[in-house]
Amino acid sequence: MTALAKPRYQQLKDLIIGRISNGDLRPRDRVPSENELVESMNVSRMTANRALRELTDEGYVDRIAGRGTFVSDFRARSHVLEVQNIADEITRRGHAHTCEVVRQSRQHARGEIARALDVEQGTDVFHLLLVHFENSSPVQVEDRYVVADFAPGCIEQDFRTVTPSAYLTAISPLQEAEQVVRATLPNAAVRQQLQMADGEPSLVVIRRTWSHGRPVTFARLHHPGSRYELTGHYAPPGTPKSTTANVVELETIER
Amino acid sequence: MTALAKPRYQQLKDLIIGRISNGDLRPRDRVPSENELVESMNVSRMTANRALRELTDEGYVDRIAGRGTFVSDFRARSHVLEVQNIADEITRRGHAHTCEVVRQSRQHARGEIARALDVEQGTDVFHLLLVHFENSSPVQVEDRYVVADFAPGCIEQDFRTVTPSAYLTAISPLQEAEQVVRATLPNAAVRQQLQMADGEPSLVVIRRTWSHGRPVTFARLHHPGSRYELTGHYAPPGTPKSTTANVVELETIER
DNA sequence: CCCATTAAGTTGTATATACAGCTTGGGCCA
DNA sequence: TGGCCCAAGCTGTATATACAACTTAATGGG
Repeated sequence: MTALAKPRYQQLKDLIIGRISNGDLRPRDRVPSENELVESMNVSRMTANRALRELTDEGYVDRIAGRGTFVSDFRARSHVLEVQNIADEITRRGHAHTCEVVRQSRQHARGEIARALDVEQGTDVFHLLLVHFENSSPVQVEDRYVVADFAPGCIEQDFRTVTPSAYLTAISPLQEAEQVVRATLPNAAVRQQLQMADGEPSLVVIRRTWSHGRPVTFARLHHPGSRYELTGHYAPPGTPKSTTANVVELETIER
Repeated sequence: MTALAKPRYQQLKDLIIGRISNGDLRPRDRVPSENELVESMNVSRMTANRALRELTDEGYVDRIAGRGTFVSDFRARSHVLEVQNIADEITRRGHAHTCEVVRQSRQHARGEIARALDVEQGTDVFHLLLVHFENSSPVQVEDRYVVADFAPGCIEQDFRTVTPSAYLTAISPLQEAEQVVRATLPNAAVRQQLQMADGEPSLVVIRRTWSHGRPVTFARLHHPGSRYELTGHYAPPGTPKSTTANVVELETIER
């Protein structure tokens, strides 16, 4: 049972992705040029070119002819992140985003939370309960649990200025996400926090996010059904990036 | 103002995508091999290889070492389609799918419908109103409009056996989609068709789909909030296809 | 008739080479 | 000083070549 050798261009890709993941290479940092890889890695330039070109297609790096290759901003790199940050979506449409922290505590994971995060019952997690406002109108209740090991500084972070998703992606790239969307009738607490009418449905997004192969956060995002919707745009791969987002863009849009 | 020439590998890709789009090459058909492209198109084999390899990454074709290159099945080719067909999702989880045709008529597009399909007021469209059942329980009301030019046979198709999305994708690949998800209280007609309790919210998916750059269909899909949810899984690009769906998989899941 | 071998065709990868176009910075000249 | 030009380095593309691995069909021997 010999370990089957990966192709060399894949080894190069893995190497560079590894340096990005472990923080050795940070967003906007310069990645070794093709000729540097030729010398240091003992490959031909075409092989180095293929590795860097595929990393470009996959959103890990950006290349500028004449300048070099640079690690992408996290924002541009992963559609997983596109899907996350309500603060950016609000400011993008020119509105003011504010956030109220209702709860920020350390707990022991039990039941559903422990299962969702794939940790032992009783493992330390942080519990965040935030209300996001768009122009002083509440638009999202964020009920989030974070594995304590992953983000030890979570308990002292001021989430009024930096959203949890921005904070978490700064710690380590979020690499995989699972999302469930439901239409429900909210309980009294959520209804009051979102200033919803009696009987008004809410759109709930339940999201688990992985980093380095392990779930690190689990969130329930409640939105008022009368004021919010989720929009997505799907373009086939190969569509020029300038025209559309690479893969999928999901955002909450006022209507 | 000289037209700037595209790279040759891109010309090859466009050529093959064109032959797939116009029906010259159909799913499972054999695509010219690299060496055939070398001879007929006067390019080097590496250039042909790049074109076919990128078409593989983009899901247009599948390649098998030793056999050749073949046009992908529509199902595997586009995540846009992954997102469409409720019948497949139901049968995939081992349940029985049936469909009741409430309305199947030709109309003149007015107001919202004409705007959504980007056609003149009064243009001919087909209107379909279907109820989809999972094991005799109604799970989706499909209220769909189709541009008549695009699918002239729409009026006589039996949609109890072939869903509209399957029928439409067989006519021409659906290349782009826009989707909006809302939580609403359904009107009486929908509530009755989905056998929903009073005050129960519904999850509504509103979807427009493009083919060859033009909107061809517009659908409102109503689901009972108590019985249905939308799930999505997001994996970073570059993840092996065997592990996860290429890009995004959205499906309705019973709970 | 059956099976093994072989040959041809295909994809997958890797290398060496070449030229075009872009960006930056340094040096030169007026 | 100010502006221009050029060289160096980078990416983007294209070609020719080579070898490995896989698939299929033909071939031939038992």
